Amino acid sequence: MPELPEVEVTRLSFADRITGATVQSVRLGKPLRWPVGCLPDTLVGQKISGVRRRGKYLMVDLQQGLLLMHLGMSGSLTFGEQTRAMGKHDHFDLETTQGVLRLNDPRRFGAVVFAPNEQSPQAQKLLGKLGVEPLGEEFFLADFQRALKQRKAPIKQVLLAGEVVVGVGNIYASEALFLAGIRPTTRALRLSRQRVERLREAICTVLARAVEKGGSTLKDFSNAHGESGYFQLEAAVYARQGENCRVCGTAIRMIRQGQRATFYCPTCQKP
DNA sequence: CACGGATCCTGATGGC
DNA sequence: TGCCATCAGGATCCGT
Repeated sequence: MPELPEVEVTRLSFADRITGATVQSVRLGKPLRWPVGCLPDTLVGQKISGVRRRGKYLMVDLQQGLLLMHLGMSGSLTFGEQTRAMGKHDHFDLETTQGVLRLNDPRRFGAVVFAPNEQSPQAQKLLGKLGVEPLGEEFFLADFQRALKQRKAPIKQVLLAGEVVVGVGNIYASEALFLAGIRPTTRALRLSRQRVERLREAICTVLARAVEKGGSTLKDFSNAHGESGYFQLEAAVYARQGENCRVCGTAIRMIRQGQRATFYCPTCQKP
């Protein structure tokens, strides 16, 4: 469920506080999606120089290498003075001189992977095929349109795949397509330049707004349990099947695309 | 290469 | 402490 906005909000919540810290120990719970790929000793003693994000991956930069962290669908990170023992769903602790970074992930679709550097096979296996950052400086219309022209699949599934543009998960894919007035089933290559531009704008708008909302609830981040932001967003179509479109009143529809639920307004969104 | 289906896991939910 | 089936979702893997 963490899509790009929640990952970014998570990053902002601890990046400054962990930067400059030295790793003191590593604790592991149950296996995650992949093995960490290094011995704890590799990490101990290393200084953390910063935390970046690429798509839905967090990158914890170390003196020698980096940790790639993914929250999967049910993961959350906390950072603080951790005194509690690891719980049932805590699967990774990075104890540092400035606090403990802890990954909690009931469904264990998440991952923590060590890579010696960003260009290494370990890192490129995860980052190599990722599309452009939608909130970055380089989400250009021309590139976006060129990429979509090569995709015959329905636009919703192209967005979800993350190879053209990263960070748009199941919820925001439906929301962005609603905002752009595009039917999710429309094949990517059939979108006109104007509609691609509307979609580009919609993706930026929806994601940026979600980061802001997440940020506004971030103040309670440490008190609450890490569920930030977007649950409070008022969805236009997501999970609203049968309810009235907020714009035109038509009943919102739910369909299934590639085993994923998709929601749209049959009136506002044109094929 | 691009596409689509299967797959990993477990908490929540609903039917009986 | 009711039991069971179904669902949700990100991203990879694999067959076509």
